[in-house]
Amino acid sequence: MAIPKSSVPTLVDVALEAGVSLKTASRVLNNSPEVREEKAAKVRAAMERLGYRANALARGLKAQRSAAVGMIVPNLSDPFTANSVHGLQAAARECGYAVILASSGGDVELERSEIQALIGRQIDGLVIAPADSRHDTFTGVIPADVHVVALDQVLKNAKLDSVTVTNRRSAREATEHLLGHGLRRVVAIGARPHLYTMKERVTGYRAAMRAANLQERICMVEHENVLTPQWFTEHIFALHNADAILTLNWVCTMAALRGLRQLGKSIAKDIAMLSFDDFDLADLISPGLSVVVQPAEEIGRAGASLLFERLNGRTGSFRSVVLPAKLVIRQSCGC
Amino acid sequence: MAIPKSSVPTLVDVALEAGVSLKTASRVLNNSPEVREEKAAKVRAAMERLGYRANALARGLKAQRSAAVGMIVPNLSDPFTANSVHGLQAAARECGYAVILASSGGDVELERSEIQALIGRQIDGLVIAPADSRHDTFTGVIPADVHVVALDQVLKNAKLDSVTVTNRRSAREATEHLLGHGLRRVVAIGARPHLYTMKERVTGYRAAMRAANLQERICMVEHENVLTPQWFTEHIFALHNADAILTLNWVCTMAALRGLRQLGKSIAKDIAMLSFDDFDLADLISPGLSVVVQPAEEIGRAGASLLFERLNGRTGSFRSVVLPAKLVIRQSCGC
DNA sequence: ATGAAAGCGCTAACAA
DNA sequence: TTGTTAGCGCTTTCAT
Repeated sequence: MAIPKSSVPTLVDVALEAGVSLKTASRVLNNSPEVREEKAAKVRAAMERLGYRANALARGLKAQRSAAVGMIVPNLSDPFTANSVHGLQAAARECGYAVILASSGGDVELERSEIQALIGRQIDGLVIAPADSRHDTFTGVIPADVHVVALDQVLKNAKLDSVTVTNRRSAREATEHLLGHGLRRVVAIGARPHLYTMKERVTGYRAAMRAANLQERICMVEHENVLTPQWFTEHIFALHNADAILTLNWVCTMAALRGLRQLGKSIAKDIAMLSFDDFDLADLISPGLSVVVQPAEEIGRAGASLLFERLNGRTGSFRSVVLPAKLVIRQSCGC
Repeated sequence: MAIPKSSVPTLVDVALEAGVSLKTASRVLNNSPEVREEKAAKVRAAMERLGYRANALARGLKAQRSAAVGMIVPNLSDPFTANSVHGLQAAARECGYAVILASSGGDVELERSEIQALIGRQIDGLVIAPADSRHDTFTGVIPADVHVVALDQVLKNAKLDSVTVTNRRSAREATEHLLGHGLRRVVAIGARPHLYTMKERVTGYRAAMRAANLQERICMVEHENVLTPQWFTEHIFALHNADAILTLNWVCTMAALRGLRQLGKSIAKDIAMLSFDDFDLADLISPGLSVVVQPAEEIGRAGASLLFERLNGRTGSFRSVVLPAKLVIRQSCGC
């Protein structure tokens, strides 16, 4: 905790110390090959002696590149999100990029202002899990040389890369699995209907129910916080008399587990359950929860890859990476 | 996704457009009072028209202040950590700061290099949950004007503020609660013995055991990944024949739940259990898990407060904020 | 292979 | 109140 600011060495100091010109020092700093190894060694020694650290601000200002990427997520508390961030951060570090993290809380306005702030920080790229697929918060805001990767969202005819999972197919498979147990009144429970992932999952559920000639039973709420025990009583039991539920994200799953517990309903016995998003204890509760597992960390890493490929010059059409989500069957579905 | 880079407007463009000098435009940008409202309005209009965004890099370079803080955590996957990050990020945003997030993975070397990278980015402050309390990764690295706040760690005679919880007292209370049930062979299970929080919690456990004239039974492993079911068989059952366990962090708790389950041991019936760190399903597993709850988000916010107070000029002695952890009793302890 | 000098976009002395 | 000027630390033409 020492080091007076006044003494923080600059590249000029390094050059002086090494007895070379500023430009030569700069070349060494950037591993430029066009410098004699002899001088390069002197410069490196000087850097070492002075404890030199390049000033990323100055470098970024001049080079028009900050070596930082922004990431905007709706909700860090969700373990799925946290793991995605983790994956992205790890990949970014390996490539020498820093990650500036922002959280939108699912609020489109906040998301918009976070984007503005990140642009002001001259980020080289942005990875975003959008708060609302109805609103395009990018267009007209993001400079042409800042690449954007969307997580959990494919924007039709938008000019960006994206990473998603097999939402539709997995939802269909999950539903079909429940139907395979002879269950007929399967209710899909989701929240934030404007989210791309939600729409896709609902579509998958629909397809399965239609194919089986069964009535679609979709309970979609604006926000997860309305999923109280009473809500379950009214909608799941009174209205639909469900024999199975499919919860479409982690927060809904938590709400359902809590709701069913409080109503004294026993999972698998009274009602079957299958959920999107695995979590640490899913296999330890009784009965073990059958889930659709999304490869959270890989999603973050894939987002980073798409971004860095662009930053390294990839051009051409925008890519949609679709990662497989996996059905992990435990006991809650009736197995 | 339009906006060719060439056309990204600078403050000079704004000044030209508004028909004022660069400095006047700068004054308006910084809400300097010493500018006639008439001109200020013109400048603001020009900014609006041009879609001007201040370049934070240039600003930071000149002002020697980046309006960004760094945060280094060991493990984002831990919900406790994720929530702390969330709290810090929210507080930072409210103060106009960005958060650059880095993850050390518990590796001291990585932590050190992340610190270096963040310093190079001219962060104004650093919040860090250290990977290892034995190693001082700051001294001699951090410029005097970069303030540091430690989370989950109090470094004796170090020159930094810190935020912790009542680790020792809560561990003692938790142990005493178990003893109050008549349990006698209480084993404390922890990992990463070099972490401050671990030492404190062990100390609290010790105090309770000693006060009750009972043998201390401490199982401290280097890393949580050795906590396999066999490990539990050997240490918890064969060696200690435990009638209760106190797990000292979230990862240990997960390992214990998994281990006991695989060994067919029933919590509360075969062995009582009490744990540090609450999580979303702690009240839904059977039996409900009794835990010591740390106020994760508040810890992040408190860290931000300490930091921003310093950045706003607070001087003087370093503060240690100690937040209360709360014992939440459910059934796993035998209640 | 190396260096002198200009300037990235902004802020801050210092004048006016 | 306003503008002129220098320069933050770095990269980069363009000479040499």
